[in-house]
Amino acid sequence: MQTILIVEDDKTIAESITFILEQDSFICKWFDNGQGALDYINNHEVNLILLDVGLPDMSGFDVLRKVREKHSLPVIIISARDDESDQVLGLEGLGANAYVTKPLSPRLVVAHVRAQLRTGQSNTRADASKFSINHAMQRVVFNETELTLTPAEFKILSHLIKNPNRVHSREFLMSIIWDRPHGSDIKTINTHIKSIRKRLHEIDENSECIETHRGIGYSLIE
Amino acid sequence: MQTILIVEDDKTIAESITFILEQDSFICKWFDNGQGALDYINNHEVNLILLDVGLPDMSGFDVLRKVREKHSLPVIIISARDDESDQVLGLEGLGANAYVTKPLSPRLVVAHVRAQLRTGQSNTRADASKFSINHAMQRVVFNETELTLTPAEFKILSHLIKNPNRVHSREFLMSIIWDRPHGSDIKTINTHIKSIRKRLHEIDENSECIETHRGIGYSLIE
DNA sequence: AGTTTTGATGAAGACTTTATGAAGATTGTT
DNA sequence: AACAATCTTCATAAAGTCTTCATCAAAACT
Repeated sequence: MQTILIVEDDKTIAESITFILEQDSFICKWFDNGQGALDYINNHEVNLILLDVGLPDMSGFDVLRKVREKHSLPVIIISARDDESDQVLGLEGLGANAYVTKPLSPRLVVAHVRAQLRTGQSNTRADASKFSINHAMQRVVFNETELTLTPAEFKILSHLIKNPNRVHSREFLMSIIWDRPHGSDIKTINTHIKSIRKRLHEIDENSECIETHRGIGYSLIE
Repeated sequence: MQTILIVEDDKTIAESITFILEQDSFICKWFDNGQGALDYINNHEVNLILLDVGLPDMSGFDVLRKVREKHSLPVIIISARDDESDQVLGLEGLGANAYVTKPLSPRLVVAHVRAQLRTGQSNTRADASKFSINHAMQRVVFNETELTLTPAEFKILSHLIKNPNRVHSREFLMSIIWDRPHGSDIKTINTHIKSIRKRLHEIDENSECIETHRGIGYSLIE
């Protein structure tokens, strides 16, 4: 199930895009300003961003730059026709994956979204790594060696493997362990990560696959 | 000498995998459709299958199910990125041993193959191990000794033997004993497993064939 | 540099799941 | 109906896992 963030101050446009994307069984979150969207991105799993350049509180330029500081997910820029010049080019230089211009055709937007998510464009998402997942035995293969993990460790690590090179908040990782809200201390994740790292080290002493992102969460580096 | 079946309709992918696996002195057979592969499997010794889910004539889902009716060899699923959701989960439930996603890294594929063939028991027809099943007599032969089992024990153990090296949930094992839903406590399985272990111990004191996977279920190790 | 915040680490103990032995319920047979 | 075999339940013990806590180390902030 993929989550798409719509950052767009025109409610009508946001709603029509949402309507169509939800028919494609994407989950949509709408923000009419940049800051709210940034806060959300840092604490939740997001697979793609639809970003309007003309926002009330900050420019799409700023939003994209901040997103790119920590994430590598696909971003599709929505621009008014008269923005089409330098600014949009600049956004592409910053790492936008595509752009569409107003007035929008919702169908076109959906086509772009599908194209981005299908090509595995989640930038670096090729699973070509030293990891693979053995669901049948609830184990992870790392450097050709099978690791036996506890249920919580397996859930966390397999999620990191399926979504490498991006940061996952502790809150989100908690929600992976527990289906329903569970009043546990968020620092529990630190301990789980510690034990996962320990197991990985037993196989490869020098591997530092799981990176800490201070104040944010953890990511697995391929 | 181990034989690997590559069931993949993209010739380029099949060739590059073959090229690398042959350097590792595996024998590779390539089929670009499901039916041809199934025919081959039923008449030849095959040690592992690399199975693409998107085949021209039938889904990987169907191929895997048919394979599992008679064989328990390792199967590695190759899926396009956007297959990653329900279908792949379904395949895992059916007994896939691992999966990799496109675009493929040939080296990763080889790592998977090695991991499967090392940890697991190479080959095999379902019964090629210390175990064999005598359905007609409702008996299991273990280390050349016949075991007398109760009906429930026989159903559970013969299922484990046919599907070794993977974890089976208590819920699933319950469904094997009872065709229709039966309101019994799930912990009943613990007791059945206990008595199966006891019988196995009477034959070989040191055998620990049935592993417990905490929070998940049980598996039989060959 | 000193302070504050955040993460790492090791260990204790709370908690959950499983093993075990035995008793009770169910089923089928004579 | 009585019996035997089997299946299920139960209570308790044992094992494994998760969370918390105290302390130390590292990074960020003044």
